[in-house]
Formats: sequence, structure tokens, C-alpha cells
Amino acid sequence: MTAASPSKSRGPKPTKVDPDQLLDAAQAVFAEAGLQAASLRAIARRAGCDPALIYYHFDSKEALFAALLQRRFPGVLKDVERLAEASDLRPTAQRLWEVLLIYHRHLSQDPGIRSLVRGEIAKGAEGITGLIEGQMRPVVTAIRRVFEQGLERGELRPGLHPMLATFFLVKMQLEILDVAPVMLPRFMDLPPEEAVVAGMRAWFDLFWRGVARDPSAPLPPLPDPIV
Amino acid sequence: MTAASPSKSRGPKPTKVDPDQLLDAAQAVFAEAGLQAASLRAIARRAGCDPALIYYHFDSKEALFAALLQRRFPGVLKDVERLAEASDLRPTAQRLWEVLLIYHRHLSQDPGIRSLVRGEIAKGAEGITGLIEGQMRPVVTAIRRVFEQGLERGELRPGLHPMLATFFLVKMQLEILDVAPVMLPRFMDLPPEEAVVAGMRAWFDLFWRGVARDPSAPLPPLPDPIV
DNA sequence: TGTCCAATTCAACAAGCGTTGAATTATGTG
DNA sequence: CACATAATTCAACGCTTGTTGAATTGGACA
Repeated sequence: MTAASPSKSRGPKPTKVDPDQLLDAAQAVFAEAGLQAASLRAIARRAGCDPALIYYHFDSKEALFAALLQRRFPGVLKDVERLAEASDLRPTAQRLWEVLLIYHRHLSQDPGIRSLVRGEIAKGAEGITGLIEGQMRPVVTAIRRVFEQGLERGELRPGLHPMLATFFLVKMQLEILDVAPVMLPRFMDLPPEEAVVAGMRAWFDLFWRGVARDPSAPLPPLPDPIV
Repeated sequence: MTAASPSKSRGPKPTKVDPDQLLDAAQAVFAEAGLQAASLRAIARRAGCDPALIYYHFDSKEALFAALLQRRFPGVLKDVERLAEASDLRPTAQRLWEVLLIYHRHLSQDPGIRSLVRGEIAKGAEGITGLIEGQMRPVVTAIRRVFEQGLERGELRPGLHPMLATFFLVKMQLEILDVAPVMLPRFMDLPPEEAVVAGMRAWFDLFWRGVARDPSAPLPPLPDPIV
């Protein structure tokens, strides 16, 4: 029982499914199932090919996931780094709000990456630690610079720890993108589409009053996220 | 090869491993691996028994997990409900801080439950929705009452939405318990043991300035969590 | 002593997983 | 037209998983 009947139709045309399509499929499946539970067979099914093909383009399941991160993070980093330039003299409130918008723009379509980053971090990020750190640290550092500049300009309250503030801002934004659409409609009277924006805005109002030097001063007009 | 050599020592003494010990083992394994990845064999190994024994005490893996939740939530609810009594006239800041302490007290030893609740919520909580809702809603409602009382007493800023505030407070507390010990030492110079407390305190300072009617008023003295 | 019963183990099941090696095909190039 | 080659599939491997049915044990009770 080593070799069976070789009769079915076999090989196909060249370049029917390129690596990028595989990444799209992987993203969708990871998003629904999480890293552990997402199976290569499900990803292949989604992409309309054989599981073995994944191994032609990627070394392993983990490498596939790594490629997925590598595809998204540079865009976030580029936007955040432009925002963090010292020459940007807009009000700090506006710039911090912009951080949320960047996350929203890049990651709102991509629950897989969010929940994965979140999940892997929470469990100690064994295995892909290096990758996450390499991709995440520059983003985090850039945001931190915005807080430091805000402190120098006297727009944030003196005792504020820029790293902790960064941590709270980013973490809560990820949470809102993930959890708000599920939870807020359940506990409040909000349709899921509105829940994210309402949650973002309410969270930022609260956050800003927490970090501002003068919490009673009115916020500058902030643009709405494109939904 | 249907029946093998029946020679080993088989059955044992009565009540060697009771359901509670199984729950302890399950909790530990769930904590390390998450709901999906935790295997019944690993749980049984931890408890020092056969995997089949789990099915003697529980209907399925999911039922085991449900029992785990059922064991912890009532304690949280009891404490939170006592805190939410309208006769409690302590400053709202102090009562809200107390909410964090309750979570810390009941869940800090129990990362499994936290990450599970978090994970299941994030992915839509299919399967155990009813259970989570049944256990969680009364807790959330009680905390909300504290915010409503704070609003009535004029200690919170008038526009504040009590449900959103509850959501932010609880969500961020869960995040801090989970993520701070992993992330803060990595981005700041803090040993893991101190990271949680420092994170809790910094988060609450920020949060309170965000919700307080008079953010510049000094906070009442708040007790430290017992670490 | 014999019998019942709750507690426990054993052995096996079907299914799903990540992964690999060999076979197949379609195309571009000489 | 032949050939090399990149893209794809097939079939299988060894492993782990949740779950089950039958067998076994040891104490309680008559």
C-alpha cells in the first residue's frame, strides 16, 4: 500500500496562484481562526490550490505568517514616522488622534494581524518574538516621540510617562478595533458599524483629558475616520 | 491486533482525583496554551489521571471550560455588587480604583480565564456566548451603576457615557494584567513584578483625569494592590 | 462473603494537522 | 521539435486531538 492508482488529472498551468494571493487567503483564514487554529488546508482551499503549493512559496506555516506581518507593518511605520517629524507643529491632540487614524486605516480591514499580534504578545510571543519586536519597536518608538514633543511643547501634563502613554494609546486602539464591534452592540444600543467610530472617539476624548496639560481646554476639531 | 496484552495494573482507588482538582489542572493548562491549544491529555497529565476520567466528570472539553468560568465569576460578582451599593458614599475615584483591585484580586492568579474570555469575545464568542453573557453582564451592570452614581453625585464629568466608561475601565484592566508583564519590561526598565502595579496605577491616573468632573483636583489616597 | 456501584484506566476510533517526495503539466527557449 | 524549468498536484507519513466502550478496581453495604 505504498503507491496507489495514478489516474486522476494532475498538474496545471504555470502561475495560477501567486504568493500574494496566498497571503490574501492566509490573512482571511488567520483572521477567522487565529494562528494556532488556522490550517494550511483551509488556507489552500480559500486560495483554490493544493496545500503543498504553500510549501513551494513559503518555508513553513510560521514563515507564511511572518510574510503576512512583513506585508503590513512597513506601511504603518512609514505613516507614523512622517507624523512624528519634529517639524510637525500641529496641536498634539490632533497628532495623537492621527495615530489612531493610521491604525484604523491600515488595520481595520485586517483583524487577523491584530488578533495575532495581540495573542502572541499576550502569551509571551515565543517563536516570532524577533519579528514582532523588529517590526513593532520602530512604530512604538515613533509614537513615543510624539508624546515627548508634546511634553516639550507644554501641551501634555508634566508627570506623564511617554512610553506608558504610548502603550495605553496603541493597546486600547487595537482593542477597540477588535472588541468594540462585538461588545458595544451587545451592551449598548449601537449598530456594529458605528460602534468602532463611536468607541474610538469616546476613548480618545477620555484619553486626551487624561494626558492634556489643560484638560478643560476644548479639543481642536478632529477629522472623522473614513468608515 | 484488536486486544493487546491485559497485564498492567488497571483500576485504582475511589475518589483519587475529584472534579475540583481537574479544574485546577485545566486552569493551569488553559493558562499556558489557550482554549484551542490546550489538550485534554495535557490536563489529565497535570492532574495525574487518565484523559478519559475527564469525561466521567464533565461532558466535553467545552463543558470543562464552562465549569472553570462558573467557579470564578461569582466571587467577582459578589465583590462588585457590594461595591456598587448606593449607600457607599466614598469618593467615586476610590470606588473605581476598588473595581480594579477586585479584578486584580480574583484574576491575577488566573491568566487562563482572562485570555480565554478575551479571545472568545474578540472572535465573536461563538459557542460559549450564553455563558459569558450570563456571567459577565451582571458584573458589567454593577460597575456601570458606580459610574451612574458618580454622575448623580457630580463627581464625574456630565457628558460621560457610563457604559463606555465601564467598557474602557474593565477592558484596559484585563489588558494590563495580561500584557503589561510581557510588554512593559521590554519597552521600559521595569522588572515584571512591578510592571503590573505601575501599569495599573498609571492607567488609573490617566483614566480618572479623563472622567473626573474636576481633573485637576488631587486624587484621594488609594490603597496599593497586595502583590 | 457476595454484590453493587462509583471511580478509574485501557485501547482504540476517526479526523485533522504540518510536512514531504515524487509525479505531472504548461510554458518559454534553444 | 526537444528540452529544461517553474508551478502545481497527489498521495502518503507520522503525529496529535476529542471522544467512546469496555474492562477493572476498591470500598460500602447486606
